Amino acid sequence: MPEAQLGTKKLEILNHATELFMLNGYPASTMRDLARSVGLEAASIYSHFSSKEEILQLICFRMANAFFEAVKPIQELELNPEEKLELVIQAHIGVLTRDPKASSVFQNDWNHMSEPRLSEFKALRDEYEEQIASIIRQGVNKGEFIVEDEKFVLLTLLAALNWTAKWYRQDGKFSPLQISKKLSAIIFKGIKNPKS
Amino acid sequence: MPEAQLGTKKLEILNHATELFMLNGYPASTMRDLARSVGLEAASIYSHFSSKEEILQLICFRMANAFFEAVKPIQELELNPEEKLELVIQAHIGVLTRDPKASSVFQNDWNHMSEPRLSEFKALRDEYEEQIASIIRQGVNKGEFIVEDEKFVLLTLLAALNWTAKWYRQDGKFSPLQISKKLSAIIFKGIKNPKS
DNA sequence: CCTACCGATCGGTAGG
DNA sequence: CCTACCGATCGGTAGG
Repeated sequence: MPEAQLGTKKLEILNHATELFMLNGYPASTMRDLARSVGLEAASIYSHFSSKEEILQLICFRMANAFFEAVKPIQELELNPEEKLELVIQAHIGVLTRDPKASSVFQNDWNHMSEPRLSEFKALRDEYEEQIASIIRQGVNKGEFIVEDEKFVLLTLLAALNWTAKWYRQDGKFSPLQISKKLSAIIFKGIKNPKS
Repeated sequence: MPEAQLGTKKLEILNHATELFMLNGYPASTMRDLARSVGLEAASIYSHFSSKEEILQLICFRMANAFFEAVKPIQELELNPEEKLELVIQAHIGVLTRDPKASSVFQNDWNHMSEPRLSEFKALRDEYEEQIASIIRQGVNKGEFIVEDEKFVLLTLLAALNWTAKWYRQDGKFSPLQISKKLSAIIFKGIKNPKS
């Protein structure tokens, strides 16, 4: 994904597309809607993007990359699993709240990509989830976490994290860090070994 | 919602539509796709339903009613908030897993309904969430739960419950009751007053 | 429940 | 970046 910096016009279209896709979903959003919201004719979009799907791909892979980039440095730190997991939660919520509209599209519309991008995307997503799973596993092995079923905890954790995109507002009463702290508190109550 | 029993053919079409909407989303699903999957011509669907949206409305409101019906009797029982909340979780997961495809459509595509059904639906959803919120509130007032922020707990609870529709499989290794028990365990660790 | 068909709109292209 | 336009397909209807 050697993503060069996008031109300002291209980025402007991308932002309008993100808003549109978030509101109506990708299939129900038309190139004419998008053009109108940007202030162009529909045909003019095609001098910046080769297809409607390319716009969706950009949104989805940019988000996927952002999640990876945010979590990667944490994995390399010398921390115990609990500290790592807390930082990962912060990183995840950080990325998600920095662009909640793109996060929403990323979560809801990725399945409208066609092959081979669809499989690439799913592989990325699985790899990301595996990174979080491995932290949980480490915590269990070290005795820091007590988890009956790792897969189940992973799913519930991701649910709580990702649902945030549906209700987070930039002008809401919680900052991303506050949300992360609250989620961490709930999650650690659920998995921490009280004797550790 | 005085829903008469649906004819078998109508129900058959509804089931195919549910599957289709779940796989591709409502806007990307066409009446021709639906007709083909049922074994009819597109025009013939209209002798059972007056529009594409009517099908979506039926799926969404049937699910909304199912959730209400499942939770209503629990509210009237003489139980403490913890017991009530556990039963509500079971009821919610029960409805959701009984028809995970319809649940998926219900969760992802309700926003494609047009007014006035859209507002009716949102009102129902808000009322349902308020019922769960009130149980949490009762628990807090009675000292059974310790909750820093009720709204936040409600959102996280709903996230964990509803995410289930995304991964639940009828032939999976967890029964609906097992899932409910696991979720309850996690949630109660997060909110229960240890001294209560 | 089908055949035949409609007006509208879709994503996208040609050519400048 | 626009005008002009395309083939395809959409939700839905008439009439039987």
